[in-house]
Amino acid sequence: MPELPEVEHTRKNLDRWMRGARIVEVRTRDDRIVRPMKPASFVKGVTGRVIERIERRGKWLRLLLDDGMSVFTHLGMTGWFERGASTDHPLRFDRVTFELSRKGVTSRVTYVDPRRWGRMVLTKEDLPVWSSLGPDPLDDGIDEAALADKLARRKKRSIKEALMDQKVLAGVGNIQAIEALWKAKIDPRSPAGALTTSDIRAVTRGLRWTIDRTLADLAKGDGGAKNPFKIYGRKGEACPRCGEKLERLTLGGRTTTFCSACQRRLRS
DNA sequence: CGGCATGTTGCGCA
DNA sequence: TTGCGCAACATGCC
Repeated sequence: MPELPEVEHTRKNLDRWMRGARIVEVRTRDDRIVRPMKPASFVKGVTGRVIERIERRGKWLRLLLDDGMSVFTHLGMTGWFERGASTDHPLRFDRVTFELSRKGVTSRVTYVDPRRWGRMVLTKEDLPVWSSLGPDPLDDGIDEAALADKLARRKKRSIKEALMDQKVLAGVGNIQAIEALWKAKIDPRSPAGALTTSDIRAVTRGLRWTIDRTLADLAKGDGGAKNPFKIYGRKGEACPRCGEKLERLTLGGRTTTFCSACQRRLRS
Protein backbone atom coordinates (compact mmCIF):
# COMPACT_ATOMS: atom_id res chain seq x y z
CA MET A 1 0.00 0.00 0.00
CA PRO A 2 2.55 2.52 0.99
CA GLU A 3 4.12 5.62 -0.43
CA LEU A 4 3.99 9.02 1.21
CA PRO A 5 0.23 9.61 0.75
CA GLU A 6 -0.74 6.15 1.99
CA VAL A 7 1.57 6.43 4.98
CA GLU A 8 0.20 9.88 5.79
CA HIS A 9 -3.28 8.43 5.57
CA THR A 10 -2.13 5.67 7.94
CA ARG A 11 -0.71 8.26 10.34
CA LYS A 12 -4.05 10.02 10.51
CA ASN A 13 -5.79 6.71 11.20
CA LEU A 14 -3.34 5.69 13.90
CA ASP A 15 -3.66 9.12 15.49
CA ARG A 16 -7.41 8.62 15.81
CA TRP A 17 -7.16 4.99 16.83
CA MET A 18 -4.16 4.95 19.14
CA ARG A 19 -3.21 8.36 20.53
CA GLY A 20 -3.76 8.46 24.26
CA ALA A 21 -4.54 4.76 24.44
CA ARG A 22 -2.83 2.22 26.67
CA ILE A 23 -1.52 -0.98 25.11
CA VAL A 24 -3.02 -3.62 27.39
CA GLU A 25 -1.90 -6.61 25.34
CA VAL A 26 0.26 -7.30 22.30
CA ARG A 27 0.51 -10.49 20.29
CA THR A 28 3.09 -11.37 17.68
CA ARG A 29 4.73 -14.61 16.71
CA ASP A 30 6.53 -13.10 13.77
CA ASP A 31 10.27 -12.78 14.17
CA ARG A 32 10.81 -10.84 10.93
CA ILE A 33 8.67 -7.77 11.56
CA VAL A 34 10.24 -6.89 14.92
CA ARG A 35 13.78 -7.99 14.04
CA PRO A 36 16.40 -7.81 15.39
CA MET A 37 14.41 -7.90 18.62
CA LYS A 38 12.79 -11.15 19.70
CA PRO A 39 8.99 -11.12 19.61
CA ALA A 40 8.85 -11.78 23.35
CA SER A 41 11.07 -8.78 24.10
CA PHE A 42 8.98 -6.55 21.86
CA VAL A 43 5.81 -7.68 23.61
CA LYS A 44 7.34 -7.09 27.03
CA GLY A 45 8.65 -3.67 26.01
CA VAL A 46 5.38 -2.21 24.75
CA THR A 47 2.81 -3.86 27.03
CA GLY A 48 1.33 -1.39 29.49
CA ARG A 49 2.64 1.70 27.70
CA VAL A 50 0.51 4.64 26.63
CA ILE A 51 0.93 5.88 23.04
CA GLU A 52 1.42 9.61 23.36
CA ARG A 53 1.93 10.68 19.77
CA ILE A 54 2.26 9.39 16.21
CA GLU A 55 4.74 10.99 13.81
CA ARG A 56 5.60 10.39 10.19
CA ARG A 57 8.68 11.13 8.10
CA GLY A 58 8.54 9.97 4.51
CA LYS A 59 7.39 6.37 4.58
CA TRP A 60 8.35 5.85 8.23
CA LEU A 61 6.02 6.14 11.20
CA ARG A 62 6.93 6.55 14.82
CA LEU A 63 4.78 5.81 17.86
CA LEU A 64 6.10 7.69 20.89
CA LEU A 65 5.48 5.84 24.15
CA ASP A 66 5.12 7.26 27.65
CA ASP A 67 8.42 5.81 28.84
CA GLY A 68 10.54 7.59 26.24
CA MET A 69 10.76 4.62 23.91
CA SER A 70 9.50 4.68 20.32
CA VAL A 71 8.16 2.11 17.91
CA PHE A 72 9.45 2.94 14.42
CA THR A 73 7.32 1.32 11.75
CA HIS A 74 7.76 0.83 8.02
CA LEU A 75 5.04 -0.81 5.94
CA GLY A 76 7.35 -2.27 3.32
CA MET A 77 5.46 -3.04 0.14
CA THR A 78 2.37 -4.77 1.47
CA GLY A 79 1.81 -3.68 5.08
CA TRP A 80 -1.20 -1.84 6.53
CA PHE A 81 -2.97 -1.20 9.82
CA GLU A 82 -6.55 -2.17 10.47
CA ARG A 83 -8.85 -1.37 13.37
CA GLY A 84 -11.29 -3.80 14.88
CA ALA A 85 -12.90 -4.96 18.09
CA SER A 86 -11.17 -7.13 20.69
CA THR A 87 -13.70 -9.86 19.97
CA ASP A 88 -13.12 -9.99 16.21
CA HIS A 89 -11.66 -13.03 14.54
CA PRO A 90 -7.97 -12.63 13.72
CA LEU A 91 -7.27 -11.16 10.30
CA ARG A 92 -5.54 -13.09 7.55
CA PHE A 93 -1.81 -12.23 7.51
CA ASP A 94 -1.96 -10.49 10.88
CA ARG A 95 1.57 -9.97 12.19
CA VAL A 96 1.26 -7.75 15.27
CA THR A 97 -1.95 -7.18 17.21
CA PHE A 98 -2.41 -4.38 19.75
CA GLU A 99 -5.27 -4.57 22.26
CA LEU A 100 -5.93 -1.02 23.42
CA SER A 101 -7.84 0.74 26.16
CA ARG A 102 -8.71 4.42 26.24
CA LYS A 103 -11.10 6.00 28.71
CA GLY A 104 -12.50 2.58 29.46
CA VAL A 105 -13.14 1.80 25.79
CA THR A 106 -11.29 -1.17 24.31
CA SER A 107 -10.32 -1.66 20.69
CA ARG A 108 -7.87 -3.54 18.55
CA VAL A 109 -5.35 -2.36 15.97
CA THR A 110 -3.69 -5.01 13.82
CA TYR A 111 -0.64 -4.74 11.62
CA VAL A 112 -1.27 -6.88 8.55
CA ASP A 113 1.47 -7.73 6.05
CA PRO A 114 1.29 -10.73 3.68
CA ARG A 115 4.82 -10.34 2.36
CA ARG A 116 6.39 -9.42 5.71
CA TRP A 117 8.73 -6.78 4.36
CA GLY A 118 7.52 -4.28 6.96
CA ARG A 119 9.35 -3.47 10.21
CA MET A 120 8.47 -2.54 13.76
CA VAL A 121 11.46 -1.45 15.80
CA LEU A 122 11.24 -0.65 19.52
CA THR A 123 14.09 1.64 20.51
CA LYS A 124 14.99 4.66 22.60
CA GLU A 125 17.37 6.22 20.09
CA ASP A 126 16.27 7.56 16.71
CA LEU A 127 16.67 4.96 14.00
CA PRO A 128 19.65 5.98 11.81
CA VAL A 129 17.55 5.59 8.68
CA TRP A 130 14.91 7.94 10.14
CA SER A 131 17.56 10.57 10.84
CA SER A 132 19.03 10.29 7.36
CA LEU A 133 15.78 11.01 5.52
CA GLY A 134 15.59 14.10 3.33
CA PRO A 135 12.88 16.73 3.70
CA ASP A 136 9.30 15.51 3.77
CA PRO A 137 7.26 17.07 0.95
CA LEU A 138 4.17 17.42 3.16
CA ASP A 139 5.68 18.41 6.49
CA ASP A 140 8.63 20.45 5.28
CA GLY A 141 7.49 21.42 1.81
CA ILE A 142 9.83 21.24 -1.17
CA ASP A 143 12.60 23.82 -1.25
CA GLU A 144 13.49 24.13 -4.92
CA ALA A 145 17.01 25.44 -4.32
CA ALA A 146 17.79 22.61 -1.90
CA LEU A 147 16.32 20.11 -4.34
CA ALA A 148 18.46 21.56 -7.14
CA ASP A 149 21.56 21.04 -4.95
CA LYS A 150 20.71 17.42 -4.27
CA LEU A 151 20.01 16.74 -7.94
CA ALA A 152 23.29 18.36 -8.93
CA ARG A 153 25.12 15.91 -6.69
CA ARG A 154 23.39 13.05 -8.48
CA LYS A 155 23.67 14.54 -11.93
CA LYS A 156 24.16 11.26 -13.82
CA ARG A 157 21.31 9.44 -12.12
CA SER A 158 18.00 9.42 -13.90
CA ILE A 159 15.65 12.04 -12.49
CA LYS A 160 13.22 9.31 -11.50
CA GLU A 161 15.79 7.36 -9.48
CA ALA A 162 16.97 10.60 -7.87
CA LEU A 163 13.43 11.53 -6.80
CA MET A 164 12.98 8.09 -5.26
CA ASP A 165 16.21 8.45 -3.24
CA GLN A 166 14.88 8.89 0.30
CA LYS A 167 17.75 11.25 1.11
CA VAL A 168 16.60 13.61 -1.63
CA LEU A 169 12.94 13.73 -0.62
CA ALA A 170 11.42 11.45 1.99
CA GLY A 171 8.44 9.44 0.86
CA VAL A 172 8.53 9.62 -2.94
CA GLY A 173 8.10 6.11 -4.31
CA ASN A 174 7.64 4.51 -7.69
CA ILE A 175 4.07 5.63 -8.31
CA GLN A 176 4.47 9.21 -7.12
CA ALA A 177 7.67 9.65 -9.14
CA ILE A 178 6.00 8.31 -12.29
CA GLU A 179 2.95 10.54 -11.87
CA ALA A 180 4.93 13.67 -10.97
CA LEU A 181 7.22 13.37 -13.98
CA TRP A 182 4.28 12.84 -16.28
CA LYS A 183 2.67 15.98 -14.87
CA ALA A 184 5.95 17.87 -15.31
CA LYS A 185 6.25 16.60 -18.91
CA ILE A 186 9.76 15.30 -18.26
CA ASP A 187 11.05 11.92 -19.44
CA PRO A 188 11.98 9.80 -16.39
CA ARG A 189 15.28 8.80 -18.03
CA SER A 190 16.56 12.38 -18.15
CA PRO A 191 19.74 12.82 -16.10
CA ALA A 192 19.03 14.66 -12.84
CA GLY A 193 21.74 17.16 -13.70
CA ALA A 194 20.01 18.19 -16.91
CA LEU A 195 17.01 19.82 -15.24
CA THR A 196 16.83 23.60 -15.39
CA THR A 197 15.38 25.74 -12.64
CA SER A 198 12.03 25.78 -14.38
CA ASP A 199 12.14 21.99 -14.85
CA ILE A 200 12.72 21.60 -11.13
CA ARG A 201 9.79 23.89 -10.46
CA ALA A 202 7.63 21.75 -12.74
CA VAL A 203 8.70 18.58 -10.91
CA THR A 204 7.97 20.23 -7.57
CA ARG A 205 4.50 21.16 -8.74
CA GLY A 206 4.03 17.67 -10.16
CA LEU A 207 4.89 16.09 -6.84
CA ARG A 208 2.49 18.35 -4.94
CA TRP A 209 -0.19 17.61 -7.49
CA THR A 210 0.10 13.83 -7.29
CA ILE A 211 0.55 13.68 -3.52
CA ASP A 212 -2.47 15.91 -2.89
CA ARG A 213 -4.52 14.02 -5.43
CA THR A 214 -3.66 10.62 -3.95
CA LEU A 215 -4.40 11.90 -0.44
CA ALA A 216 -7.79 13.17 -1.57
CA ASP A 217 -8.57 9.80 -3.13
CA LEU A 218 -7.63 8.04 0.10
CA ALA A 219 -9.79 10.41 2.13
CA LYS A 220 -12.75 9.45 -0.03
CA GLY A 221 -12.10 5.89 1.07
CA ASP A 222 -13.85 4.26 -1.88
CA GLY A 223 -12.66 0.70 -1.50
CA GLY A 224 -9.87 1.21 -3.99
CA ALA A 225 -11.41 -1.00 -6.64
CA LYS A 226 -9.52 0.30 -9.66
CA ASN A 227 -6.26 2.03 -10.55
CA PRO A 228 -6.79 5.71 -9.62
CA PHE A 229 -3.57 6.93 -11.25
CA LYS A 230 -3.15 8.80 -14.53
CA ILE A 231 -0.43 6.64 -16.11
CA TYR A 232 0.98 4.24 -13.49
CA GLY A 233 0.17 0.66 -14.51
CA ARG A 234 -1.32 1.82 -17.82
CA LYS A 235 1.26 0.69 -20.36
CA GLY A 236 -0.38 0.42 -23.77
CA GLU A 237 -3.26 2.73 -22.89
CA ALA A 238 -3.64 6.19 -24.40
CA CYS A 239 -1.85 9.03 -22.65
CA PRO A 240 -4.62 11.06 -20.95
CA ARG A 241 -2.93 14.25 -22.12
CA CYS A 242 -1.84 13.65 -25.72
CA GLY A 243 -3.46 10.36 -26.66
CA GLU A 244 -0.26 8.56 -27.70
CA LYS A 245 0.36 5.05 -26.43
CA LEU A 246 1.98 4.87 -22.99
CA GLU A 247 5.26 2.93 -22.81
CA ARG A 248 7.11 1.06 -20.12
CA LEU A 249 10.75 0.59 -19.21
CA THR A 250 12.83 -0.31 -16.17
CA LEU A 251 14.81 2.26 -14.16
CA GLY A 252 16.76 1.31 -11.08
CA GLY A 253 15.07 -2.06 -11.20
CA ARG A 254 11.59 -0.54 -11.02
CA THR A 255 8.91 -0.57 -13.66
CA THR A 256 8.36 2.87 -15.15
CA THR A 257 5.41 4.02 -17.24
CA PHE A 258 5.78 7.17 -19.34
CA CYS A 259 4.69 8.91 -22.52
CA SER A 260 7.54 9.43 -24.98
CA ALA A 261 5.38 11.81 -27.00
CA CYS A 262 4.73 14.47 -24.37
CA GLN A 263 7.43 13.89 -21.72
CA ARG A 264 10.58 15.69 -22.90
CA ARG A 265 13.85 13.77 -22.74
CA LEU A 266 16.45 16.18 -21.39
CA ARG A 267 20.14 15.78 -22.29
CA SER A 268 23.15 16.86 -20.34
C1' DC B 1 2.11 -21.74 -15.08
C1' DG B 2 4.62 -17.38 -15.84
C1' DG B 3 4.95 -12.79 -14.80
C1' DC B 4 4.40 -8.92 -12.04
C1' DA B 5 4.07 -6.22 -7.65
C1' DT B 6 3.25 0.96 -4.11
C1' DG B 7 10.29 -0.92 -0.79
C1' DT B 8 14.86 -1.41 1.27
C1' DT B 9 19.33 -3.44 1.97
C1' DG B 10 23.51 -5.55 1.04
C1' DC B 11 26.96 -7.49 -1.92
C1' DG B 12 30.18 -7.83 -5.73
C1' DC B 13 32.45 -5.36 -9.11
C1' DA B 14 34.24 -1.47 -11.91
C1' DT C 1 36.21 5.68 -2.02
C1' DT C 2 32.18 5.93 -4.78
C1' DG C 3 28.74 4.51 -7.67
C1' DC C 4 26.12 1.15 -10.10
C1' DG C 5 23.53 -3.05 -11.12
C1' DC C 6 21.25 -6.66 -9.29
C1' DA C 7 19.70 -10.30 -6.19
C1' DA C 8 17.35 -11.15 -2.06
C1' DC C 9 13.60 -10.76 1.08
C1' DA C 10 8.18 -13.77 0.96
C1' DT C 11 3.89 -14.12 -0.92
C1' DG C 12 -0.44 -12.88 -3.46
C1' DC C 13 -2.78 -12.15 -7.52
C1' DC C 14 -3.87 -11.88 -12.50
